[in-house]
Amino acid sequence: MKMDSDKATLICKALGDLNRMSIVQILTGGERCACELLESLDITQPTLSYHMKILEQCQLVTSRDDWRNTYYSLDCDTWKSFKKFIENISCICDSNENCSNY
Amino acid sequence: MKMDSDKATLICKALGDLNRMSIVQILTGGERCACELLESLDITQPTLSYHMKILEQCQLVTSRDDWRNTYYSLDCDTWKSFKKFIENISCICDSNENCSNY
DNA sequence: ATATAATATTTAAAATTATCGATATGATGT
DNA sequence: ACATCATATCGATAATTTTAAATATTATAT
Repeated sequence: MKMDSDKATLICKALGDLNRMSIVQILTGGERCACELLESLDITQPTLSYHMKILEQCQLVTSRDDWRNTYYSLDCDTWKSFKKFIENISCICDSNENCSNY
Repeated sequence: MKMDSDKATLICKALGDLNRMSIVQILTGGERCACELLESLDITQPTLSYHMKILEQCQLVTSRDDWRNTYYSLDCDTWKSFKKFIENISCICDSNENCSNY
């Protein structure tokens, strides 16, 4: 999984919405079906579907159809790469203990 | 510096634009004046000013007026908190070595 | 005081995004 | 085959975001 700046920007954009940020945080606890997410979120079913599509398109989330429901979960590989990308953006202070901007 | 979900979402939104992501990456190398950023970015001066305002509003960036120029730099405190926020969102696989989603 | 240089603000337009009602799709159960 | 349930797509609208030209502001130099 290569995480270039374009991809990281897309992921940030996906996370830059309160509903989608909430979804990601819920999925931290493991996979959830659309119906469960819907109950947590005060949005309609088409809106949830729209947000899930955005999360899937940037590969933050994967889905799995099981019996009656669609289950979503965080894509750990993408998430790990994204974390690393963010981790690698370092403020100048990180390597300067006398930095005033801290 | 408290980094709640709302604030982190704002920062993600700020980073969810290629121009602003580029600006943040440039500032990784230390402070830059608007004029320098402008040269790197293929946007007009008002557009740069607009983006800088967004970056300042979420406190990702601070500014300092020096002689003729305005110098921008990453706000290390905010950046550190944001990194920690992202770091703390963990995929289920992080604690499960047999996780299929990896 | 006036001119210049750097950055910010205003305004308006274009583009994109978020939302929801209605409808479609696809799977399951009868 | 038909009804039902869960999710996706369509179509329309409202809201937000991005952009740049024009103008304003603020500091410095003459």
